[in-house]
Amino acid sequence: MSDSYHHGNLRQALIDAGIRIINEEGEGRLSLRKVAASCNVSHAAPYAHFKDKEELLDAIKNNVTDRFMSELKDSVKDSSNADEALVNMGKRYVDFFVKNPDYFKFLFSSQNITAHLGSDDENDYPPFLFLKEHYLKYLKEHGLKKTKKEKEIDLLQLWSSVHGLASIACMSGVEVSFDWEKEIPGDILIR
Amino acid sequence: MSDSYHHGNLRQALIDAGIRIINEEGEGRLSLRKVAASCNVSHAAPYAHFKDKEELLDAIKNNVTDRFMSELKDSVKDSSNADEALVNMGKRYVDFFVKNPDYFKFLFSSQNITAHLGSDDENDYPPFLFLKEHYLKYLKEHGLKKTKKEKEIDLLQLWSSVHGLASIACMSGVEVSFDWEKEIPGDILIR
DNA sequence: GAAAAATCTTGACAGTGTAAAGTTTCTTGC
DNA sequence: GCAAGAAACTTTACACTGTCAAGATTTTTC
Repeated sequence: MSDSYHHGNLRQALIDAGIRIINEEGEGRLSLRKVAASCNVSHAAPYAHFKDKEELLDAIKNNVTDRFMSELKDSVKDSSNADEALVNMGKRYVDFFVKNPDYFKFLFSSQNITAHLGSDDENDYPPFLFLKEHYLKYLKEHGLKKTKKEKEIDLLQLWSSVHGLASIACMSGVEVSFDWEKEIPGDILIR
Repeated sequence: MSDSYHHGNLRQALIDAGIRIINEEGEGRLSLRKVAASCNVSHAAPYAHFKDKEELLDAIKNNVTDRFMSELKDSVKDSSNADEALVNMGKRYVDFFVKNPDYFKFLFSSQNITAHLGSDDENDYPPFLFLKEHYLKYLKEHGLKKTKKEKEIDLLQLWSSVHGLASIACMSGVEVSFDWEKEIPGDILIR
């Protein structure tokens, strides 16, 4: 691997550079050419790895979503039951974006996630699937029987709460840093 | 007002054209030059009315927010009590963005709204102030006494629910069109 | 009715995304 | 081990973008 012409791992380098630029300057100031330059590569080099700018942006989104998912998974590690897991997950869901508001704007600036309340779909937005998984665990632990429609509404309400909280925290000046365990007990997340 | 050189009401025309373009092609495809051209005016003409592109975008946001507010106000007109008003408002809050998903992406694509849960601030995001107003009316009607902190959490939870629902509806493929009165009773909005 | 201000045009510049054609390196099949 | 082709990268080019400066035209002000 001579280090002159071929970069070696340009694809990942472009993604990393993109993330850094978004963190430092925001998505609005990210350009393909700037990303390329920051990898010491010509302005058209990215086209060997991505069809267009959007495809690079999608790759970055997947990368950020992976980090988000690993934090969510981490948050439920030391939960002794499903109630606790759901609260911990909600807490981390919001905290992640409060800590990185630019990620929220970036991830949800366009319709690029899919989710199905009723049917199962492996391709759904992973954080949503994770939430669903633990919600179902919650139902099982409590021996609750609910209709399909009831479950859908619960899930939507659950997701809306944390996602809305994250959105408001990132998009407005509102501070949402309070003691979750005390202020927002589990029974507000699940009616 | 000779109609050759001076437009007459270019400022508003630019805002209207901008809204039309956002609706038809999305914010990403809106350019100052396109807006100017669609008003039959040279590409630099907008600079007589707006400092830069962002200032035009802000004006458009205010305009869209005005429409949103007038729908919210309209939604509570025929409510016989505060409970009903809150449900109707929440319903309309979501419906407005479900009907115009591009408006949601546009309005909340950057941190451009402010809100204060505790203190009063006339400059807060009008829809938020409207929600707060009716929440306080709700407390009064039911003779409920709550601490400052409790009120803040209620408000945040209330706002998060509807805003999160709108966000998920606009950003994912999830359909959120169900019968609000039946599926999401008032007591889920206020714990 | 002249001076000043507001509005709009023209021309220019650097930065953008992306396509086409050419160059260099790597991989593959024999 | 080597030719052929694929992959990765550069160079060149073009249309489009936001913004600025200088000038033209109209309206307002006194």
